[in-house]
Amino acid sequence: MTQLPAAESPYDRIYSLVARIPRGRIATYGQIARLAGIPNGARQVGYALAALRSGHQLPWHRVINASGAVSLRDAGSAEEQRFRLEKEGIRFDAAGRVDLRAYRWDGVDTRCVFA
DNA sequence: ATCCTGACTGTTC
DNA sequence: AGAACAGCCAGGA
Repeated sequence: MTQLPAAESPYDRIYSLVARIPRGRIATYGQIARLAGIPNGARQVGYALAALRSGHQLPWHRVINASGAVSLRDAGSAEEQRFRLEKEGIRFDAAGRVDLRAYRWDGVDTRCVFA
């Protein structure tokens, strides 16, 4: 095999990164994509998360869009995401957005234990 | 292979 | 600050 056989698929890298987001912190789709080596793959991150099956242990709720708001289409899921974040101490403003400056994950402190 | 859709984003108005 | 646009990449039909 001449080409480097991707030890991990882009999706796996995305999932690994999401799993590393510390509790009480958040990351944007574009941020995860960039860390995963996909410069303009923000949508792919969303796509990857949308492909998640029930029963996984990924803190998917810690991923939001660049505006600091929840991007889920489904109202119910969006509500759940917000609820989970608030439970971790994330504050939402009247417009339903969070302060990215305050909660954005550095991408460096890769210590994270689920739940 | 082509077209459409989508948990996105940066730029411009 | 909010809305419109175009660019992006992957799947499924």
